Parts: sequence; structure tokens; C-alpha cells
Amino acid sequence: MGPDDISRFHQTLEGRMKESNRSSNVPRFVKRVELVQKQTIMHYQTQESQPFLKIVVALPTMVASCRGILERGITIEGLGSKSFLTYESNILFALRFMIDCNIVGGNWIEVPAGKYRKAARVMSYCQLELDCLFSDLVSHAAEGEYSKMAPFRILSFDIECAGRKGHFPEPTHDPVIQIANLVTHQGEGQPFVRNVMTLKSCSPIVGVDVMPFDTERDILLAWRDLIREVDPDIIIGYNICKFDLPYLIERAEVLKIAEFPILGRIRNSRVRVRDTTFSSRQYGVRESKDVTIEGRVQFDLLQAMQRDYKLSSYSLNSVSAHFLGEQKEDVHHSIISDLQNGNSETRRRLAVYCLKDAYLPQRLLDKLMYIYNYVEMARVTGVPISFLLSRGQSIKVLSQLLRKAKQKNLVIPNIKGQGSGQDTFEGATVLEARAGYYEKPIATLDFASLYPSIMMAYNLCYCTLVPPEDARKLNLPPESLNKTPSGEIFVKPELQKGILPEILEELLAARKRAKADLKEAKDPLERAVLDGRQLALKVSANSVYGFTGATVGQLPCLEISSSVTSYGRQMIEHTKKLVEDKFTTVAGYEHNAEVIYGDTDSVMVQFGVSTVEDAMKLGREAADYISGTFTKPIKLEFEKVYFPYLLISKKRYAGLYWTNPEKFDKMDAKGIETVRRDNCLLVKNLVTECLHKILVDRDVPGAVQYVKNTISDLLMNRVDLSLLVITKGLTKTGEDYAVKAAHVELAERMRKRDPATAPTVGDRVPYVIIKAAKGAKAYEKSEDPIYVLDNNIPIDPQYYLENQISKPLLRIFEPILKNASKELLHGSHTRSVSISTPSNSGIMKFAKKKLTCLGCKAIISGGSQTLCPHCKGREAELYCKTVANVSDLEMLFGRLWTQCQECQGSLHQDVLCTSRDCPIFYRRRKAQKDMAEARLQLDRWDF
DNA sequence: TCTCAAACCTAA
DNA sequence: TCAGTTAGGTTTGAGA
Repeated sequence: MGPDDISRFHQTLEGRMKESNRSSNVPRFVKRVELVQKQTIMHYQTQESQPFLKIVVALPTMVASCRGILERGITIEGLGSKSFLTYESNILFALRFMIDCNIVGGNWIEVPAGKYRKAARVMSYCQLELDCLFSDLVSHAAEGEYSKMAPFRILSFDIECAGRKGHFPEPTHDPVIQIANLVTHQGEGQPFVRNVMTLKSCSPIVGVDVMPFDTERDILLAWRDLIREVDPDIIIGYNICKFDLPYLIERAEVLKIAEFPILGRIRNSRVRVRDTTFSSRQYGVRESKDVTIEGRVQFDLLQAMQRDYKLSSYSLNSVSAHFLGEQKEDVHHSIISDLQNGNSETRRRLAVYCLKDAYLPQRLLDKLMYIYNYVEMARVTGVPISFLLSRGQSIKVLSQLLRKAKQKNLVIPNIKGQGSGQDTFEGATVLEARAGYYEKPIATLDFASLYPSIMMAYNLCYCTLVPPEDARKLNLPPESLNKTPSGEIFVKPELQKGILPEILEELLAARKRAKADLKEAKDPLERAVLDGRQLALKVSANSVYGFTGATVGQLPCLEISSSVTSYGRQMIEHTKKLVEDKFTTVAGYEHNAEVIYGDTDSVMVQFGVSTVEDAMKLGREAADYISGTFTKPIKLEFEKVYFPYLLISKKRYAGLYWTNPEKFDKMDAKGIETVRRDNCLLVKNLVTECLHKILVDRDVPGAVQYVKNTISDLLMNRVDLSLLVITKGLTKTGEDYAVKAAHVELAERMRKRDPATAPTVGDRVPYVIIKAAKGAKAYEKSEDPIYVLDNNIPIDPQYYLENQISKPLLRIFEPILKNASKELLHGSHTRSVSISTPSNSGIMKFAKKKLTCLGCKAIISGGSQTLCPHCKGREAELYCKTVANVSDLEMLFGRLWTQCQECQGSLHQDVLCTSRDCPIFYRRRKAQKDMAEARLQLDRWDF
């Protein structure tokens, strides 16, 4: 292509752009077409650079349409028809801008003196507004003064709506009645604004600005004014993205308050709400709403929790209990209207509740150091902070890759469809597990950052890969090439240093620095920054390999990922062999070492010695010796000793974890029920307790006894309902399920009861298994715990024994105890069973209840209301027993009630809380039921 | 009763 | 328009 061809190309492209954007009356689409010297990142290239066409269009949105035209192909006069591979044509504009200006997320930017002037036309609601050429901006690396956190203004808020009876609030019907707000300067312990906007009067609350309004319209506008005045940088809350913010916007639409949704920093720019779904294997499917508020970051703590922690419940209540050790009152939405329609005292009550819901997200933000961790993640990976919650892992790697590529004058092709060649590849080796209970110390050897170090050691990268056809063509010297165990060829660094290895080196070096600085740092704020940074650096390094293997991603390269795993497989086999060959009695060691297990980057070795100290010594020796046989920077480290060690199977084990020979650090469990979210607490607690008794106390009979007691309690119906709640994630929408499952069917039934509160995709569904006809499937027996509690439905203890408890227990006890099954599951403790009567379902509706004797439970046939003739003589004794029973239960209920009152923060008000995540709630409800029943029995003594 | 696949969740 | 990887154990429904 010569200069004339370029100008013809320009004209043709301009014409095609006009055709496909007929509706817009843009004078010119393609601003410039330049010839530039660049190189593609794909494959090792012998020449320095080659010519590329750089196309500059008038608006960001035109990039996509331009790309489409070029990919489909255009006909240029004199050159014929040609379709083009485009490069870097699929990059979000904000990211493109940041990369070009060398700006990273969470960055400090300087507008140098003399390079700006007062804004010619005010276009924003910002406190300072000025005009400056983008190229004059100075981006500062996060070092020294510039590593400090900005004093962000953070607004935490929560709204309450008055739903109709039995319905979840909907913006088309139900008014917003309260909004609680806290505004805090990042880093300060206390909010400097604390208010609650209420519909109608509300009694005063100490330390809070209570702002009553007559109409809902006034509330909404007051809130908008608050946003305008406080001008928050970050808006936080719990579930604000999916609920509170869209609700406010939609409500304002319904009320026709046109001036409400101007909440961003761009003057007169309206907030837009859009439905979005996010789906990835890591985070699952998640439906939410995309709310655009320019200039303010929305940080929804619910989203953050779901991404960062694997919990069995994500309710604000459960999360607060978990991280803050604090419960919150959970008022069911159907009660909210009653409180609103009461008086200023009941509305005050609601306001206190609303304030707490605004306060807890702020506490979580502080406690988990979210600002530090996310700002550091943004700084390390270069993406804007908002991407960290709204986008996946790959954008972070891509951002780093694009930045590095720009430095090296490389461009990244926009490859559509599947990557090169096959679409799956072999992963890591998991060594055969020699299951058993080990009473000798087991040393663990680990490769440090295995996959990153392989990529660095063998220079694996897009730009060092030599495809087979090139290998023949280019005639490269064999000594400059590496052939990977999977058969791929990469050039050595002498010829071309890979940019992935370079990124990884920088990440790991920066992590080392951060960790060293962390050791020195005294100031807690500085420590928070550094700790957040080292974590971000580690996570980033580990996700590079995943990025190359993501076939549906931006730039898959299975040659790289399959090479990485193939080296990994070779290395773990090599390590196992070396350990077993070197540490032998023949070579003068006391015992023959045995590798009893290993997974991906670790091997577990039984050296045969009986003290932790000796195992550590040999572990260190082995790690040093074996490290020497690998290419740098691959390193095998001795990490810990397990003693004793219970190996159940691949990916499942438990043991005491020792890093110094004096005392163990902790009990560690992998893969077994204690660390899984889909088991009920009863199983979790039981297994944890047994492991503790076996491993720590070395008390097997004690563990057995504990199991027996638990099983007996279960069968006698003495177990709290909260311990029987099983939770499972809803991973797809109803009709996509091929088979029926307990949690899916329950979600479906709940949807029929109340579509608005039923679980949806991505939610976790709690359920219990209830009694039903013999042979009924589990999915027919699952029920909502609250529903079970309210309707007094009996649970199925046998199911819990056979399908939940028994197998996990046997797996633990079998290596330790002979006849485990007989002893644990069929002993005398399984004989007494409490027969519960379903009170309101099935056949019992037609059954007539017969009175039974209060002494011996025999059916009473004649006259008496209380006792059979047999027990008549014990009248006085049995009466006293009944009275005592009632008074015990009253006391129990009273204690639990007080506990709930304390939790809600007031001792002279009714308890409204119905938190399905709180064990006290279940116990309180049960005590209430038991008490009522006991009173009925007492009433039968009619003298 | 056995076998297989779907679904879930975890290890690394 | 976007979505990090594979290996593996366990439970359960469904059909032979």
C-alpha cells in the first residue's frame, strides 16, 4: 500500500461508515488513517516491526462499527476486496484513555500549574472545574506521598419501602418511606453526616439528624439535594445496585419527578438503569442492574462479599455476624408498613433499623479494608475501581498486557471465536492418595507460585511462541529454542524476552518489595495499603495463566497454558521420584521416604521419622536439594508438617499443621465437610468436633461418644432447626435444570408463594428436609426453614442420619476404628426415637386427635382428661412435673426473648426480628411453641 | 440394584 | 458485549 492507496482506503472506509450509520449526521467519521510501524504480539517475529494502519475515528462508539466493516471486508479501487484482522479495536474507551495517558485506577493525577484555566463553560457539579489538555496531565506512580489514599467522601445509605401485605415492595405501587444516610471521610472513624429522612413525623434519635417530610416527593428531592451537597466520591450500601438505587430511580419515574435522577457529577445528566447479567465460572451467574452515576463509584458490599468470600448466606445479617460479630434485627418487609402507619415512635423504631442498615455496610467496608484493597488492586492492574466489582478477572490481565505491549511497540490482535487449535487442555497431576491415618509426621513440600515461575523459567509468552510451520520456515538455531513437554516451541530470552514473564517478574518483585515494606511499616494506614498491595500482586500473578487458557476470553493461547501444565506435571513427578530415590536406607537415611500424596504443586512426604523436628529437618533438606535441579526461578519450598494426618482421598484431608516443632499452629482441613458450604451446621460441627477430638485430644472414645450423643439428640428431636439448614447455590434458572434437585424445586415452590422474595439465580437457597411419605425423593421433602417453623412441620431425622451424617463420619472413622459403622450408626443410641406428629398436613387433617395420658402416653378411653387409670395414683407428682415443665420453658423463652431485645437495642419493645440466619431466632420460636404446648397440657388439669 | 450423568463445591 | 483454568469427590435423580 502506497500513500495513494491509503487515501483511497480512507475514502472507501468513510463511505462505508456513512452507509452503516445513516441516521447520524456526523460530518466525518474517519478522522485520520496513518501508516505506523508496529509488531504483533502473536508469535515470535524475526523482524523488528512491520507497517500497520492506524485509524482514528471521531467518536468512541464508531470504533466498533469501523471494526465490523473491516472484518467483513471492503473493496478498494485498484486493490480488490480485502478483509482485515483488526488490532486493539475492542477496548473500552475509558481503559484506552487511561492506558494512553499512563493512568491507572486509584491513581494520583497532577494538573501542572500554568497548564490549565478556569472552565470556559461549566458542565459539571464538581467543586473545581477547569480545562486542560489531556496530554498535559501528569500521572504519579503510587510511591511515597502518592501511595496515600485520597480522603474519599463515602455515602452509605439504605431505603425502606412500605410494601403491601404479603408482597415484596414494588416501585410501581409502594412508596419510599425512609432513607438513612451516613457520610464518612475515608480513614476517619466516625461519620460527619448522620441523618434519616422519614415520611411523616419521627421521634428524635440521639446523634442523628431526623428529617421528617410530608410527601414522598420531598424525601426523594431532599436525598438528591444531599447527594449534590455532600458530593460523595463513593456510594456504598448493601444490595444498592440491584435494589435501592433502581428503586429510587423507578419510583421517581412513577411519581413523575423529572428533576430527581440527576445524581452524577455531569450537569443535567440523568441516571440510567439497565438490566445486566454477569456470568463466569468463578462467580457464577448473577443478575443485577447497571446504574450509571457519572463521577461516583458505586460499591455494593453485597457484590463485594459474593466475589471475595465463600459463605453459606450473604444476608447483611449473616455477613455482619460473621465479620463484625454483630447481629442486626431483621424485620420482615410485611411489618414495615405497620410501623410506618403507627405513630412517631414506631416510625422511630423503623428509622433506627434503617440507620443500622446504612451503618453496617460502612463497618464492613472499614473492617475488611475494602478501600485499601480495591484501590491497590486498581493500581496494580490498572483498571478503574468500578471494574473490580462489575467485570471479571480477564480485564485485569488484559489491562496489564496492553500497557506492557504499548511500551514494547506491540499490538494485540482482536481474535474472535475460538482460539487456536483444540479447545481444552490437560491440567495438573494429582498424585494417587494413599489414604489412611498417619501417626508419623508428614512433611509438605510446595512449589512457590508454580505457574508464574514456570512461565518465567521457560519464557512462555504470546511473543515467544513459534508455531510449527514457522519453526520449519524460520530456521532458528535449536539451542535458542525450548520444546515444552506438550510439544510446543518457544524461543529463549536471548532471542526475545516474553512480555508475560516480564509482567510476572515485575508483579512478584513488587510483591517482595511490598512485603519487605510491610515488615518495616508501623503506621496502620500504611500497613493496610501495603498489605492490600501484596495481596493484589499475588492474585494478579496467579491469574495470568488462567487468562491464556480462557478459550472464550480476549486472547486465548492454549499453547501457553498447556505448556505450563505440562511442565507442572513433569515437575511433580520428578519431585516425587527424587524424594523417594534419595531418602532411602541404602543412602544412609534412617527410613525410606514415601510420597503419600501430592496435588499440582505439592508433595506430602512420610520420611518415617517420628518427631516433627526431624521431619522438618529432612523436609528442608529435600526442598533445597530438589530446588537445585530446576531452572530458576522455580523453587521448591518446605512449608509445613502435618502430624497427625488423616488422608481420606484426593483433595480431602485433615491434620494438625506445624511450622515450628514446639507447638502446632492450627487444625487444617481440606475438602471435607467442615469446609464445605453445602452441609448443614449439624454435620459441620459434628465433623469438626470429631476431628478435634481425634487429632488434637487423641481421644477416639471421646469422639465416638460425641457422635452417639449427637445422633441420639437428632433422633429424639432435640436438635435446633438452625443446625439442620442445608444451603445450596442456585446456579441457573429453573427450566435450565435437567434433573430435579431439592433446592431447585423449593425455589420453584417459593416462587409460587411469593415471586418477589423467592431466591433467584446466584442466590443461595436454605432448606430443611421434612417428613414425607416413605420413598419420597429429597426434592419432594425440601422446605423453607421459616415455613417449617411457622407451620410446625416435623423434620425427617432419619434423612439427616442416613443422608447427611453417616457417610462423612464413616469416612473419618473408618481408617481409625474397626467396625465404625456398627458402633456409630447402629448402637443402642439409635433406638429411642421421638415420633413427631405432623399437625397440619396430609392425612393428619382427617385424623381425630385422641387424648393421651400425661403420665405414660397411653390413649385415654373414658372420662378422664388427664391420666389413665394406671397413673391415677401419681396425680400429685405428675401435676407438679407439668407445672415445672411450663415454668422451665417460660424461663427459657424469657431468656431468649431478652437476648433478642438486647440485640435490637431496646428492652421495652416487642421483638420483631425474623432472621433466618440467627440461631437464637430458631430457638426462640421453638421455645415459644414448646411453651404454648406445655401450657395446653397444664390446662388439661382441670380441678 | 446397578450405572451414569448432572449438579455442587472444593483444591490447587 | 462479556465471561480466568483443570482435576476430583460426593450426592442424587433417572433409567436400564
